[in-house]
Amino acid sequence: MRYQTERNIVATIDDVAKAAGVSTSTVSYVLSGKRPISAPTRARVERAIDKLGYRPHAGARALASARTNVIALMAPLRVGVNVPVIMQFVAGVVTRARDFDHDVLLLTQDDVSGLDRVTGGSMVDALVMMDIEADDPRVPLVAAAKQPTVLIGLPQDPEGLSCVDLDFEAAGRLAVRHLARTGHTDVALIGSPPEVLQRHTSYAERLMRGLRSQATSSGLTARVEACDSSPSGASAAVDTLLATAPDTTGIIVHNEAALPHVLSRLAERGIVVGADMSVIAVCPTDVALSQRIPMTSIDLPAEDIGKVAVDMVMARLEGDHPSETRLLSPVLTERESSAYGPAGALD
Amino acid sequence: MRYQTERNIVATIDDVAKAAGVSTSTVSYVLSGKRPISAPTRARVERAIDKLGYRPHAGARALASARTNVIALMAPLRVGVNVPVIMQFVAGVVTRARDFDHDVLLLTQDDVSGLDRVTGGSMVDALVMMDIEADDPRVPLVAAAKQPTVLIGLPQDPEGLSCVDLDFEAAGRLAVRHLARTGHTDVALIGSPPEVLQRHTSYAERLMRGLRSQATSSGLTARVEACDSSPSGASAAVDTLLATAPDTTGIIVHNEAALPHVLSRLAERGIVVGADMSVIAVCPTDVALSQRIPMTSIDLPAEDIGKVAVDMVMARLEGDHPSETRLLSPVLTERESSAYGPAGALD
DNA sequence: TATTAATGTCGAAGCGCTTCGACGGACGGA
DNA sequence: TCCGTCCGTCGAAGCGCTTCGACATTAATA
Repeated sequence: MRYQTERNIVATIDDVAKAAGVSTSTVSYVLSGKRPISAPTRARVERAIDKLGYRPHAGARALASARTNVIALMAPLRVGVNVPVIMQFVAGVVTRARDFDHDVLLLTQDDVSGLDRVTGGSMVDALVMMDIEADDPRVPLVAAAKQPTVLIGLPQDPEGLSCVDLDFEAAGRLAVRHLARTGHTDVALIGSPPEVLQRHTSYAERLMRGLRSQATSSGLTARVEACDSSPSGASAAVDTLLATAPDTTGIIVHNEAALPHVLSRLAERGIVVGADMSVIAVCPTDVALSQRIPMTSIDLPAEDIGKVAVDMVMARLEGDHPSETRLLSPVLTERESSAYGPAGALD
Repeated sequence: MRYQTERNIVATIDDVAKAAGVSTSTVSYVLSGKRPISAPTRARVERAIDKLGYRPHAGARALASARTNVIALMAPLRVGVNVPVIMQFVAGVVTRARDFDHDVLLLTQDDVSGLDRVTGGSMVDALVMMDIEADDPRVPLVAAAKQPTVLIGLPQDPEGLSCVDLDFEAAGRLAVRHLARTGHTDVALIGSPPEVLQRHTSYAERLMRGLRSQATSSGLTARVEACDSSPSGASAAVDTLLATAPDTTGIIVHNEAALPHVLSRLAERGIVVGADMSVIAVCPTDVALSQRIPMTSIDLPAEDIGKVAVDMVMARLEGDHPSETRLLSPVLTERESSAYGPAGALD
């Protein structure tokens, strides 16, 4: 038996007002702080609130204030390549949203009609959308909505929406530059699965662009190999690479799921990563650390990106901040999977 | 430029009523179907609705009807052991919720106050909670709430709440029985990380219980090894096991993250899985299939469990179904990681 | 001391929807 | 032909909250 005056009869703001001997609006102002309330009144109200266990009714509040304190997050939930990465995005978004006193409504990627539903029905104040493709059909939809939206990823045409992502082009350059400086002359990218490339997922293309431009300006040879995320796909990619470009001494892997299999295959072929071959991973730090050896990596700060996305969307919600695109600078951390190449130190 | 009568001025039900030349309530009844409406009237209303692009306001609806059409899902978002599994639960819940015309509000495991918020604030109609521990502090909280809740997992005392989970005890028995039948006499469990065991996560304990009881009745020796999910943790578990019980020919692995590392370590030690050693994994099928060889496994039907959870919670929402506990029967699928043991076929 | 400006509180008008009771008309049975 | 039904529709009363304007007080200014 618990102390509860009446099961399922919940206190309303009027009950609180009555109990505190003030008007309804006063209670509301105590709660919102939008008008000054004297200390004694406030105290009485607050006492009444927790004596009654009062909780404002979210729907009523939304109706009256046109604010729901909920944001929508559209995430790809299909099992696939980058599940841990997705989880980190989600975690970042949810925890940061709480800092702004918002909750998160979860939409799945393929539920396109969900956008209309939550938007038109005023279920949410704002949206965050992950995994944006170059020519994403959802972009025009949310661009037409009244709620501000931020995209995680970079579409061809953002249509005035805010975007945030890792600067993959810079990451590509950074990885190649690092390999060049440490004496490598023949490098390769083992990248996303062919499907991802075909979808023109922009991050994959941006990484390749950066890699190629830096290879050119550093005078390196750079090869690119698509890579299915399965063990056999990874083996195949490694084998093809080593067959067509046997002089390769530096590999950049941008495929979390394939990474362990790539390393296994290299090991099977007697190639010692960190000595014969330098491998740089582009992935979250915890993934880099849970490989057979700690990987030199460019961090994909998924959780941070999620948080920044929320910051941006909240900024738009408050003031009249313009939309913007933020690309986070890549950071490379040396660990045990990379070493000097045939040309030795260059600095 | 788009066709939109007025940016941000959205149509209300009254606008629709006016446009269709009927009363507000008629429109409402067209939408809800709670009273009969003649075909011509219905048609006029529907035409008005999509001419105006009308969407009912979720908050207003919630206020008037005491139904939000949202359920809360509390999931562990910390990066950890079983990320892919969690994602599958989540996906199951979200997709099934949509079948019932509900959306999902995502709460993180550690945000205990979130329970109170969404519950007391009437933000949701029901709750689903994952990753329930034996003595979970959240259970009494949601048990006191007015919304129905289903737990994924089994607490010591469900306090009248519904539960759903894989029948891990049966899974433990099934795995051992299979090994016994295929001629193994010395088997072992490589299980959850020590932290998980210390939290008394019930699934780990239930699996062990089933395993031990079946080992006893089948006359096998069964050893249990906790296992950290890191590569080194997995290696250590394998090494310890092989040192203390060198006759082991059958291993049950119940730790998705450690699984690949366990297999690697066995390979490193020159032990051929599927020949020298039979390994049965307890994990989702797709995890079983993405190892170096296709694993014989007992499926952890995460997505199904999520769906069943939603089915159960919806049932309670509709009628006055009593609370229940559903344990899904384990299914073992033979693949390439298991073979006959020293005693040969027994059937 | 008279006048203005804060300061603190109240009352009432919605926000957009659901739902209950009422009501007019068509219909079948007596 | 009259009455009881059922069908389809309407009007109005909320659901619980926010917010605007008004109204006392009290404090600051001339």
